[in-house]
Amino acid sequence: LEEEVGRKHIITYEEYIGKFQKMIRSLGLNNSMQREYVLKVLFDSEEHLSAEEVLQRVKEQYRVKIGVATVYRILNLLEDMQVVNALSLKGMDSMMYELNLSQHHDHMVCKSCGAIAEFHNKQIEQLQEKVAAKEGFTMTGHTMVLYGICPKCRKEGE
Amino acid sequence: LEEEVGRKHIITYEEYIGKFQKMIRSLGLNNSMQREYVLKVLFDSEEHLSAEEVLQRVKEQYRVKIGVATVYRILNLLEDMQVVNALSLKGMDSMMYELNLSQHHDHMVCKSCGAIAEFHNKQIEQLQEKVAAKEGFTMTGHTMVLYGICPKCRKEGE
DNA sequence: CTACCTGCAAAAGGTTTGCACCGAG
DNA sequence: CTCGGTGCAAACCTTTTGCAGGTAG
Repeated sequence: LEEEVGRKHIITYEEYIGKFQKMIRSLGLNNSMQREYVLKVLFDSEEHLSAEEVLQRVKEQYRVKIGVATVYRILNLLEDMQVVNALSLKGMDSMMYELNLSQHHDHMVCKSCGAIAEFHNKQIEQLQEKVAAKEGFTMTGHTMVLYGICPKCRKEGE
Repeated sequence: LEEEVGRKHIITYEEYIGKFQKMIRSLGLNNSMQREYVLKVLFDSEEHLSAEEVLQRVKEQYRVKIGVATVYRILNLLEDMQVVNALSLKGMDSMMYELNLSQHHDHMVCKSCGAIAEFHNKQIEQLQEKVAAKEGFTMTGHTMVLYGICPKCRKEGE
């Protein structure tokens, strides 16, 4: 049985990091090993990660000296650059981060095992715009998380 | 010009606190002045309040000895009893609380002034159920917050 | 009386900040 | 060489917890 090596993306990490380097340079900032490692860890991860988890993975996988503060500084920077999404989920006491690679999507979380599924529903998004317009708001974004029990946990509960 | 005295509800505070007293007794718990004051402050408030704000209002309006810990304990209890809703909003670093009086609703927040509007859209809720079902989830709840610029702030920005 | 509830202060846990040093370009 | 980036530790803030004393029923 082949070991799972991580999320498969349309783009390779090399291509991705190349784009990132250009992006960060265009902002007058420097690249750094720590920034690349954080990106790599997020790129390879199947799951959404907390800052602490990102820190642990970078330390384990790259044996580099890195502290929590740096991870937070990097994640905040990446969020400002819209390179990562930060989500706050009920029951979790820290932010969870994911790479903003694919199209926009929302999340569905299993209250039992914490599994996170992603979905995108164009109709809902259109209705959100409609609701906002009715209230006179110019909508700039939204957060939507559905909570429930995933198929696996439901079966186990029987 | 008549002074605004607070949110008008279908139910009076007296009726409401009566119901609450029965509810809390049926759980084998006691009522207390602090619990009533927290409820009163939430009942009277037009806005969503943080724990700290609830604390301040109780202290100002009732000159009673009360500490942060108590407010948090009460708010958590009320949340478990589904008497209040707690919401976590982007840009705010603490939970915001509201009385769970009216029908279920979601929120729309102005990124500029922080104003919160409430809305309810049955179509969206139905679509959420549909999405959950498609993924095999049994949905138990959701959070949805729309972010944008409210009419007032948009005008001021022109 | 006897739980339950509260105030206070200390602790916890996540995130940010100050500062001196390090490293990328 | 010159900023920007980082590590470390301390600071911050919200929320929780332990404990002794207070209160509702």
